[in-house]
Amino acid sequence: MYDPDAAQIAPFCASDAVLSWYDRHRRDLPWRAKPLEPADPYAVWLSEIMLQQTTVAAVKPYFSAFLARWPSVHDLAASPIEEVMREWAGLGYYSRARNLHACAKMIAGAFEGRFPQSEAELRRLPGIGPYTAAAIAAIAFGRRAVVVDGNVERVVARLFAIEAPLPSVRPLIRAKADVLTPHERPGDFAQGMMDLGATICTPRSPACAICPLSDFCEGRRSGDPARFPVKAPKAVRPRRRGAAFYICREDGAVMLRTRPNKGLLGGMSEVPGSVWDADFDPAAALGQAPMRVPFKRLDVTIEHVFTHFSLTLEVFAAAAPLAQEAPAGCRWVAPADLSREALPGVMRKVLEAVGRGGDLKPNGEQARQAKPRAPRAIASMADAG
DNA sequence: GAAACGTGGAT
DNA sequence: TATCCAAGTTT
Repeated sequence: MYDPDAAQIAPFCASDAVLSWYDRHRRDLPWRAKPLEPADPYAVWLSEIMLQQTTVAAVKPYFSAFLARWPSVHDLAASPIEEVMREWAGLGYYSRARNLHACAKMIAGAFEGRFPQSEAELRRLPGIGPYTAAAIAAIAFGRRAVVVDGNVERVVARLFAIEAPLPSVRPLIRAKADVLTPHERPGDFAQGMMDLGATICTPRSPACAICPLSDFCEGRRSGDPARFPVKAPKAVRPRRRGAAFYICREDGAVMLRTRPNKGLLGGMSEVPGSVWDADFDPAAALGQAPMRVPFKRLDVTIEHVFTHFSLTLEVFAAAAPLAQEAPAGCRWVAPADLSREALPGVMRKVLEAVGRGGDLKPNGEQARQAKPRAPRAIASMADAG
């Protein structure tokens, strides 16, 4: 009787082991071409941008939504940037969305709808760095490219038991990955390495017993593969504080504004707020409110963690008459339009806390079940003035 | 090279 | 609650 596993020829080298493992255990992902089918460069590019520092689970619903709404790079290029930002809302790292749109316009325009195939050309496009250029060249176009992401770093660091710490050891890891990368099927090899890192050679407790590279692995031989890659100590995350001003008009409209395109949450919508800093004084917060109306300080605080600081937000609420005009830079948003705003996660928390969560579309179209929410903060307001 | 740049899930 | 982590890029 034919046994495909028994018939498997012992891999000649580590890259063969990765490829044969990939053929049997590849993950079935929405953006991934089926075996023997050609890759769609648009889907590869879109998924690679979304996957930058972002988990597969988080990307899936966004990828589906983008592909359904903009089936081709031409469709995406023709869309207003505001709609792209809105669809991206909740996924994080918003400069990716702006660069995505800028890149789509370049491809649809100067490149006549076709992505360049070489790493060097891809690298010149907005939002495409060394990793993404290599990934697209290899996965979408079958070019030999050295694809090094966090998964590959971990697999290689363990394979060679590299003692020097990240990030300074990156050039060495890349050199090792270069030697491993085959001239045949470089795209499958790259995806195999990433799948290996995501499912077998995981950060905490690697499953060496079922790893196709275990015979080659110095890290396993060392007895403690999980200690690789060694990392330099990271800086402590400071805390900043600030105020958010929830102003609701008689008809239910909410006052919002749009953040500057550059910097934190660039181009996204927000409830007006104070500056966020380490020595924020709630007692003096109203001096930074967008208009002089009687605010009440709510009995809630919003906690949110960004990459480089934690944020604690005090919420102040006020009602405004129907005739109240929005101050410069601000606008009234009707309840029915709230779900179409490009609201980042932290602002969704604010609106959730004041009882306007029901007006929002869930992030990424996920059917998120209503978490047991604290009783409406708006009902338990403490006098601020 | 260092710092800025989001978010949610796992531990 | 605190820390780590996830298919990195830009300045």
